[in-house]
Amino acid sequence: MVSAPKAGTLKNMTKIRGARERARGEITTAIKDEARRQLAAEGAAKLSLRAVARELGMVSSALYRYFPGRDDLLTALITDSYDALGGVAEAALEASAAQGDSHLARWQSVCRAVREWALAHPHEYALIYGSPVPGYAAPDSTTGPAARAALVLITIAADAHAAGALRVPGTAEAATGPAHAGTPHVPAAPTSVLQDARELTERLDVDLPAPVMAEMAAAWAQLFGLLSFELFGQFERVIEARDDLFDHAAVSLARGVGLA
Amino acid sequence: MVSAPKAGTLKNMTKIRGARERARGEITTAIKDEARRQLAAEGAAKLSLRAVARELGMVSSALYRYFPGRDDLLTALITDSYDALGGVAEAALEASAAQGDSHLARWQSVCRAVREWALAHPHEYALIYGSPVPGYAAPDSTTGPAARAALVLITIAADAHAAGALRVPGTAEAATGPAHAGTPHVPAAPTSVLQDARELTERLDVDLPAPVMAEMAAAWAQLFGLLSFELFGQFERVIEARDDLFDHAAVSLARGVGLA
DNA sequence: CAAGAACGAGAGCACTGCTCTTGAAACGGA
DNA sequence: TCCGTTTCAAGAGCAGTGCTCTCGTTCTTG
Repeated sequence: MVSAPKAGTLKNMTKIRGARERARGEITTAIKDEARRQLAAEGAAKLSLRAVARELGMVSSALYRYFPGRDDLLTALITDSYDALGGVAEAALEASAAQGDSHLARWQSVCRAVREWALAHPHEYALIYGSPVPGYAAPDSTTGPAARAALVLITIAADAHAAGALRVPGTAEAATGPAHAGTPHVPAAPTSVLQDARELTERLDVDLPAPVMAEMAAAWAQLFGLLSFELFGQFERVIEARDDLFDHAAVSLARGVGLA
Repeated sequence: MVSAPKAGTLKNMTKIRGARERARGEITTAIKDEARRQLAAEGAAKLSLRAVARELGMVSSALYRYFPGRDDLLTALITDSYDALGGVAEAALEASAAQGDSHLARWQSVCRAVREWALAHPHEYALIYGSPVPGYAAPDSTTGPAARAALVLITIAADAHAAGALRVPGTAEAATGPAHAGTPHVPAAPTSVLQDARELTERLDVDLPAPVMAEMAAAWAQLFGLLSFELFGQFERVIEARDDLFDHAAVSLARGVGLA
């Protein structure tokens, strides 16, 4: 009835003559952008399909042509966030490596980049590393992007290992440096964990001793413990020098995986 | 007509008004119990005031006599959860100490107790250590219970320090053990963090060197990084031997704060 | 060019948190 | 014992939500 003059309501970003598929893609990203905006403004719990549609000048039911439901919209945002974080981490490593930084310095700049992204996008961080939504189970499509950022740190360790600059936990140091004192001896993880670590190195196709990979998994989780405490307010009125604490902990973790 | 009768009632209100007050208390805990049930069943996001009221055989509006709103109910659940976790940690320490365990063994059994509570009450864990609800800001009333569990680990470190069994980060070990090799030298945190740590020891009135307290803050956060990764599914299809990884990481963290 | 898929609009369902009003209890001073 | 005050459960109602269904229209494709 009245729909003819309404063609331009979508900010006429989609011209009538444009291919349907392209319009679909543009509208899809427009929806995600608006959803991300609301996410940053109010948090995931207050993300409303109707509000997104309203802001986009369309009716709520029309949104279901693009996303089967609210949870699917969230899933899309989650994978996007994983990808954004992974991209940031990769860029940081690339920049640091191009600068000729040491492996430890690369580790630290990747950690810093991750933290900066998290501080800049707290709600997206909460989306991927906070409590999962009600009955939501992350589909397998998210595991790939989720591993991207972790893979960056793993790559640093693998590079260090290839360069012979990695101390492997569980081995009494004897070869390279001065063995008199001060070089910490890190005990290796139990064999069950080492088994998981071995499978992980195979799956990721990376050349890294299992004890290192095991420490890496723990370090990765611990890193996000620090971030979550900071972002979720657990350090409020407790730790003020959060940048310094994070940096300090980051090099401690690097030492834990045998780096430097 | 102003406040004449109020003077008397305010004085001994808990004694005189017995039945009403007690009924109120019972209904309040009944509401919280039912809310906790729904929390465990469906998650915080699906916690519905109306459903709680329905299950309790009352009308939704009646619930507002006991809690000003949904968020206040959540707040009550949060403080309860903090208290439960704190109680579990304290009980674990007490049992371990009574058993004559070493400081490191006490640390480990407290860590295990925390993890077991978290695994048994994942939704309550998510409530206190997951992403915060929309615009919700934890009131100051939660900081006390929140610190309880952390204080248990701090106490262990303080006891070890009093017994002279604590290695302080930043100091080159020389006194007790064989100094030839293997005793790790942990660098101290930057001074800004040490300053925060010093204030923290004063506020908590505990005798602990600032470097240790700084490592303690980091270790506390990192511990929950491991827990969150496990509970929020980040270790799914990555690490299967999660018990062993946690135990291994727990003693690593203990070493980080100078314990054993 | 016409069949059919994709689409936007709208009405509607069941549900939510929350407010306001009403009438009935319980309470405590007289 | 009586009566005003306070507390409470109930109900109606408002605005908002996710989601489904139907209805014409529009674009695409055989």
